[in-house]
Amino acid sequence: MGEIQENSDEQAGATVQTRRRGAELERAILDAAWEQLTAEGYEHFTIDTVAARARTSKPVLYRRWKTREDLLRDTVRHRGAADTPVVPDTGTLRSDLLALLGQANNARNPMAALVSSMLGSYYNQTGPTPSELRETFLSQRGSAVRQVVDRAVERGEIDPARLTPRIVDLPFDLFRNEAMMTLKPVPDHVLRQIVDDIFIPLVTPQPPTH
Amino acid sequence: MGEIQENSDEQAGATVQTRRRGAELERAILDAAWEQLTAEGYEHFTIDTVAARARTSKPVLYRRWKTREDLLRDTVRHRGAADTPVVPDTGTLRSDLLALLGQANNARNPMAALVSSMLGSYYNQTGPTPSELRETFLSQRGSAVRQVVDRAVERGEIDPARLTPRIVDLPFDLFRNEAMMTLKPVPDHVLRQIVDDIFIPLVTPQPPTH
DNA sequence: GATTTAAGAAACCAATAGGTATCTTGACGC
DNA sequence: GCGTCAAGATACCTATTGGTTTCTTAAATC
Repeated sequence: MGEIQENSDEQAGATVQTRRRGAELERAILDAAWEQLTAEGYEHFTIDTVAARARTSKPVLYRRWKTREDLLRDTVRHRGAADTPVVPDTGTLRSDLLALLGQANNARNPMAALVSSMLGSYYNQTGPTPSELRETFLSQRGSAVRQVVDRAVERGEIDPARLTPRIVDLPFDLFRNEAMMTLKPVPDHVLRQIVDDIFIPLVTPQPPTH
Repeated sequence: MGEIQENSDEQAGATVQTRRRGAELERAILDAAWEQLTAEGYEHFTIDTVAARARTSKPVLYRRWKTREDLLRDTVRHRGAADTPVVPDTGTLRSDLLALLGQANNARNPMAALVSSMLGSYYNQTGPTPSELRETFLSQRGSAVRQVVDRAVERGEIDPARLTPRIVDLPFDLFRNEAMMTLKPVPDHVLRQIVDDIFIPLVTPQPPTH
């Protein structure tokens, strides 16, 4: 009882929705949890709402995660793992960076969800630490920039002497700040400003003015 | 009944706590509300906790603000108004900027509180809009940088041709990003990196290498 | 097909939230 | 000193939440 669709009937139009189990169910729950987080934020990231969105019930969640904070941790981890960025290789630093920034620029702001969670767990004593959440999410993005930048060094586009870690992080730091402050997709012209007016001038061997 | 201290007695050690009224009370509430926001975040910014922190009771708040969102709006406004930064004038761009960044670097992260509220009102339909909260808070900080930068232009420290609005915002954008991502006071050496390795090279007339 | 295991529905509990109503009492104007 | 008004305590209502329990039933295993 309670299944979504009639199941005994082999009627054509009926979705044969079966009861999910094990790993499949778990994946579905974590996907739903991430959806919930991006849609309504940490504040409404409750066991009830996640269960509803995953079309299952609370005990199913509690059998897997002791607390809501545990679920949060796994949700971010799950998404971080799924979200490996494609490292572009277009031949120029500029378009590589623009491609990378463009990828991060989805309609439903994943940064908002991440920072929302970080702040939540920052103010609450319990739960995952903010940096823990951060790491899972930002690590692979950082390494993507690193690869793009390394190739630019090989091509001679970049003066390696200027590449401090902070400068390597600059494009995504600025992107993230913009995404957080406006809570909207970052317009293309802003991405170009970040790359053309700030990052490239800082790292190119030949200074722009002379 | 219910007053904090005995009041009829003119005993020396006893705090003569009187009942606050009108504007005085309102200020006290808004201060307490801001404290609550920075201490425990948007999630725990509730009428009950604010009332408790202000040592008053819920009806007193509801007589002034119809909803919790109204109170939030006024709280941020109140603090934004109170928080006019001192514009330093040390004679060099570098130390002006470091002074300005240092000011923003309080122990209890006001950016966390602000972004926490922004995200809250972003995900909730109701309440003040994120940009509304942002404006009240960030406007005067921006103008402080502007003043410092203008003076540097007059002194010839800066090539005005390079001063796009985005570059003027760069120091505080990077500061804000750092504060948000680490949720700790930004260490001095990071402030110096922002100023010395990123901002100054971008705006000085004579390029660093060559 | 019988057994085991887990999914899911539903009801429940205690705590906390937003918001309101009632009543007492302190502060201020006169 | 007295009347008025607002501060503040308290209790209350309803909704939501974290978390648990119980029971039914579907799915995998043998």
